[in-house]
Amino acid sequence: MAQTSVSSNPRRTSSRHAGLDRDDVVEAALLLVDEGGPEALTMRRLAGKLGVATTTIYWHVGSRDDVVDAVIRRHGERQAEHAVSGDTARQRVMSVARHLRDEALAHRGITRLAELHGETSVLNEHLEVAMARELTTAGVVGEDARDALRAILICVGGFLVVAMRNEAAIPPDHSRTAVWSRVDDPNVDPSTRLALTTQVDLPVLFERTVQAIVDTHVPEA
Amino acid sequence: MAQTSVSSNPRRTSSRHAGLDRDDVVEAALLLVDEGGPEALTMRRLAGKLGVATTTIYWHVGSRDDVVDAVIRRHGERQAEHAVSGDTARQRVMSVARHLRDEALAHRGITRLAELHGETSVLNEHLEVAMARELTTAGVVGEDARDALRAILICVGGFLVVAMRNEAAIPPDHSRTAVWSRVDDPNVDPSTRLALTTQVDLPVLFERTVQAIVDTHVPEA
DNA sequence: ACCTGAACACCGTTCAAGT
DNA sequence: ACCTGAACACCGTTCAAGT
Repeated sequence: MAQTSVSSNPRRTSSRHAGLDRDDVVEAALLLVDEGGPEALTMRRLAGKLGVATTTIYWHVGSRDDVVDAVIRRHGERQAEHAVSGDTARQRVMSVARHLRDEALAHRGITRLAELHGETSVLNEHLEVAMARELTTAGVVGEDARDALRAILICVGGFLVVAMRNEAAIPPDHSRTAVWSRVDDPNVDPSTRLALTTQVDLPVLFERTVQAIVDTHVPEA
Repeated sequence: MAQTSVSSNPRRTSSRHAGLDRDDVVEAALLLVDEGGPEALTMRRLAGKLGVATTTIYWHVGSRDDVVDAVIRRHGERQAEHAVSGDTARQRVMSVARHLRDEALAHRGITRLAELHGETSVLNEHLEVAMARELTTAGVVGEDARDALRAILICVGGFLVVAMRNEAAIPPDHSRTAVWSRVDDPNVDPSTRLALTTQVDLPVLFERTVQAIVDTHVPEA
């Protein structure tokens, strides 16, 4: 609600010139997505928040796609400011994996925006480079490094998808990974039913599963 | 383009009654999504395809969300008609995993539609039950079965996400999993660069990675 | 160079009205 | 019971026009 401050341009005259910057637009868009998700980023709402006509956005940044792209790149750069921790190579790779997950969950709106636009790899560019670096340092190179990187990132991505699904739909206290109508089917025996309906501890399963994949690719310290 | 045949209702009189069925609407919507993706499913286009006023859809099925839900459930039932193959438990679980992936890729539009609506688990309900059954039969029960099921499904989901990304954006012959601007960064050493830019063989990595997770949960035959 | 308003082609949805 | 047309509140985008 509070009007985004337009700080970059010095004299903020009254009349026709709003003194808007490309940066101001991107920053306002970033806030919009962070607060209200991808669907909150409309050209009209963005303009309204900046106190400007809708068409002005087109002059400064371009189409909605361009705005989205700029938002993703800017947030991707901020994500990069992160020190990798851990003593062994396996620990350091795991720390990047966790950071990737935590950042994605802390900024769900932008994560979903990137996925909708097919720009997830753009968003996570710097973190993927960081992980690749750790692999190289650990002596995993060439095709091995490529396969290790992809396998780990794919697995983390899978966890992200279900983590986003959970906290999006259902209130957090009775969030479960799966509840189906099928559960009432008499053809499903009690043991199978249990496997399907019991709540899973995602952070724990994340550690187990990602660690297993890391271990198959990265030699012990 | 070709008008969907309205077969279910016997007398297909001219005047006001189009003789439309709820099933006809869902079937037409399914086709629309299969051919043109989620964004092709608009109420106006759907009505146009059925030769009927837009508002008629609301009478038969309800809102767009209801149409989407019906489409996902119907396709989910069709997916279920599949015999699980393989002699050992591990092989049979892998066969369900592969089937899940192949079906999702064969019907990308519906896969994306389900994901957009948070109904992926509804779409794959029957296949998840099938996998749970195989686990139970193999003697994996209780919390072990629940963890095994989730870990495997999450990993398959991760592969699905990147497989969908690839063939959606870039022409298939030079599709690669990752090409970044960052690659030109002088801070990235040649070995790391190679890991980041080389194309990965997804089907092969799928086998390796999913098999590794299956093996950690399902005992050898 | 920077910004505006009107206009266009789309959406989903509601609702009174017709047969 | 089944179907329609007009209308509303939204979209993204273009474009001639203003300062």
